[in-house]
Amino acid sequence: MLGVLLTPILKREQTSFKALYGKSFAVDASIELHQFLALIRKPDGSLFTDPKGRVTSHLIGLLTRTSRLVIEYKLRPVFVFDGRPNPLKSATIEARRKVQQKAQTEYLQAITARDYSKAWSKVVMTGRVTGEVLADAKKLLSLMGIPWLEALEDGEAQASFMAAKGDVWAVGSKDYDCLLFGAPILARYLTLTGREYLPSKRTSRPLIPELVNLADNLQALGISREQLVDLALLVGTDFNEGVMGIGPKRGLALIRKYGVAEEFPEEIRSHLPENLDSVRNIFLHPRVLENYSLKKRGPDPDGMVEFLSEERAFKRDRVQKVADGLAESQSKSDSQLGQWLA
DNA sequence: CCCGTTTA
DNA sequence: TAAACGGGG
Repeated sequence: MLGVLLTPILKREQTSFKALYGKSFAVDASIELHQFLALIRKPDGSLFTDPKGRVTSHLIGLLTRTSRLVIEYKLRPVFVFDGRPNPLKSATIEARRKVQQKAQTEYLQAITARDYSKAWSKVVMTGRVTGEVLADAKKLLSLMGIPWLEALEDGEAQASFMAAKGDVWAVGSKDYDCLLFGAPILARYLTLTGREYLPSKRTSRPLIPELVNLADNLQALGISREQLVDLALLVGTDFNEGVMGIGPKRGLALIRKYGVAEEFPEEIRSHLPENLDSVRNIFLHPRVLENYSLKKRGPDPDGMVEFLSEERAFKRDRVQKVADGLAESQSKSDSQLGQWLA
C-alpha cells in the first residue's frame, strides 16, 4: 500500500491545465520517478538504457513529460526528494520491497511461460529508484532549470510544509498523505495521463488533473485536521498498520462519535499504536527543512545536450528542442510571471 | 510516458 | 478522423 486510503470520503474536483496555468507545485519526486520507471518501457517491458546499460526511462520522462508541463502549461514544479525515512516507516518499506520482489519473480515466470501481457503487468511494479536514478534525475532537473530539494525525512511532508507556508500553490502527488501533513491543496494527476472523451467538438485528449482542498474537505466532514489524522491512524498509514475492518467510512463515524483516538473503545484503541502521538506527530509536526532556498536557475541547454546526448545517447535535436523550449519559457516567465515561485 | 506515422 | 503501431535510449 502506498499512502493513506481516504478516497471514499474526500471531495475532489476536476480541474484543467488551463486553470492551473502559471501555478507552482511541490512535486513528490519519488512518486514521479516511480511512475516513469513503471510506464516508460519498451514493448518487451524492459527499461530504456544508454549504451552502458544505465537506466534512462526516468530521464525520458523528465525531458518529455515534465518539460511539457513547464513549456506548454507553464506549471512551475519544485521536485522534493525523500530524505532519510522515519524509522516507523520501515515496515512499509519492507512490505513494498517484498511486493517488488514478488512481482520480479512473477515477471520472470511469465517470461518463461511466454505470457507477455502478464509479464508486462508485473514488470511495471519492479522499477527501483536507485541512487543512480536519483542522482541522474537531480542532475537533469538542475540542467533543465527546475528547482529541487531534498527533505529531511518524508518528501511529502516537506512538500506539504512548503505549500502550507505559501511558497508553492499546491502539492503535486497522488497520495492523500499530504493532506494529513497539512497541505492546503493537493493536485493529483499532474503527472499521469488522463483521457477525456468529448463526444462532439474537441478531438484532443486533454489531461484531467484534480484538486483536493483540505479546508473544504475538513468542513464537509465536520472534523479537524487532527481528527483526520486520527482517522488515518484507524485506516492505516505508512507509519502504522491501522485497524482490521475499519476503512474511511467507519473510521469517520468513530471519529465523529468519540472525537479523539484516546476515547475509542478499548477493542479498537488496542489495535492502534501504544504511543499515539509518536505517529500523530509525524503528520502534525514533521521534521522539515525550514530554510531552503529555491533560487531560480535558468536551463542550461548545452549542459542538457552534453549530458543526455553525449553521455546518454539521446537524439540531439530532440534534446535541443526541449532545451530551447525551456529557455524560451524561462525568458518569458522572467518578464511575465516574475519569480519561479510566487 | 509522448510523439510521429501508418492504417482502417 | 481516429485508432493502432513503432520508436525513443
